[in-house]
Amino acid sequence: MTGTGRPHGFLTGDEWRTLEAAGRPRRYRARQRLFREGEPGDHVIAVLDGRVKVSVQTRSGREILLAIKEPGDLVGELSAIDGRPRSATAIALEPVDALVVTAPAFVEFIEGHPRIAVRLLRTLAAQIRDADRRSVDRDTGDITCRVARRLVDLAERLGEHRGSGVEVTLVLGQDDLAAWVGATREATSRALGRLRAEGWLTTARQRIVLTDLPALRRRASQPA
Amino acid sequence: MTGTGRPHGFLTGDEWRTLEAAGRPRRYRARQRLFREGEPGDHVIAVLDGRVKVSVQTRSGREILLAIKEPGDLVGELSAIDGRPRSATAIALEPVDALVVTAPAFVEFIEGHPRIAVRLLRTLAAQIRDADRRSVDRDTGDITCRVARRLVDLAERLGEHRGSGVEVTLVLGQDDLAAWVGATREATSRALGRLRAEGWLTTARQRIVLTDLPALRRRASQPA
DNA sequence: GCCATCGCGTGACGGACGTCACCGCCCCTG
DNA sequence: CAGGGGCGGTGACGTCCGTCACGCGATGGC
Repeated sequence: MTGTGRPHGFLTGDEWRTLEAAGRPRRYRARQRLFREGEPGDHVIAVLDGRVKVSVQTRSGREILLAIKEPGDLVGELSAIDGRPRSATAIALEPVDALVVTAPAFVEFIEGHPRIAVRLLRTLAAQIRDADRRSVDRDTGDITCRVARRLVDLAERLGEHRGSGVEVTLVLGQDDLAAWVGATREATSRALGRLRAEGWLTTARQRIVLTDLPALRRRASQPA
Repeated sequence: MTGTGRPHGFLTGDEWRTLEAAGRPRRYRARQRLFREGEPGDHVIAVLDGRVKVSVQTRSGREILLAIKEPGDLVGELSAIDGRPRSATAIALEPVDALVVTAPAFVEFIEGHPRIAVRLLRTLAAQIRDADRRSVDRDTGDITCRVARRLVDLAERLGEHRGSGVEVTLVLGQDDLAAWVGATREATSRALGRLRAEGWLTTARQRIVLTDLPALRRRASQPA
């Protein structure tokens, strides 16, 4: 889980080196907060290693997961771009190596490298597409369906093939998974229970093994 | 409702003139489709007058409203930026005057005007913030609450003060409003019924008059 | 090694909302 | 002007999920 070098991200090696010159390396402990919703956003964080969850809390205390940032991703770039306060809270899921760049330095970096601006545009475009897809997903199918969908997603992105099945080691607890699909922990647990009863997966602490991916995929796109 | 000149948008007068040179003016009829989800996105549309709704359909036929684009906004810029197919469908709500720019011309326009790229970054950042807020809103409060919230929003953005109340003339039907708050038309209609019963608003065909904005605002942020 | 804590599973219960069905009204069209 | 269709308002019914409550095993800190 430790870094193997420079992440794949949206920058080339050269560009990373330039950014590195402008930033200050920093390490965050697991579960440490990088910043909190409402704070002024005076810096951007480039993730080098480890994952970061970005979420907001509703007034009633429920958490809504907006994104999981991986090595190579930026966190907190919105505030640097538009100068408005942080719209969400970022928390390290694991120990995180990062590069902290002040907002002015970041803006300067962008303006000095037009091609990077275009790259950044693409990154933001992807985020918008992702957010829109989330809106749709949330309204499509019951919770079992949505859980299945998210698991298949996760498996494709970071699942490790393990014998006959695909193992998805969650850095998240089931309550984070719940926040992701827009449900309570209990409902999510029950959904996993149903999928487990079908024999399509097994569950353990922080670990879910998908034993029948095709079946899950089918269930994920079920009308009801 | 006809244009009073160049829209306020995110471009200065000079920049608009430059873009005009690169584009072709076009008029859309009310309810005409500008483009459809899944199509290749080979052009960007700058709205000069009239409003455009951007939405997607779930497999089960429900519609989800992602945005209402107003004069000065761009429609379809994502595809031009990342080259991927349209992620949503755009439909004119009223007669629309627009400027159609081919994707390559648009990209060239951006690359040739670095300050515009930064402006565009801000626009996209705003869209992300908006999408995130939608996610939260959808999970906060019952439907009555969400309807009230959306109405207050609308009133602030485009309501006209009319005597003692604020009149919101919807270009949308109640089913579009429903798609916006993430509910069925029936549920939305009932929610409006409850708010009407409290005496906070009156409803008519394509028109809602808010007679007690403070009360609505209170209801909009109610825990349950 | 022990005990508090955390993460997970599950039951009971109630309510809000989706679904289906029908109706009336107002606009628009021919 | 007469008919039809789009839009809005409601009722009945079922159900999925949120809420509250509890139990259990694994973990990790002391």
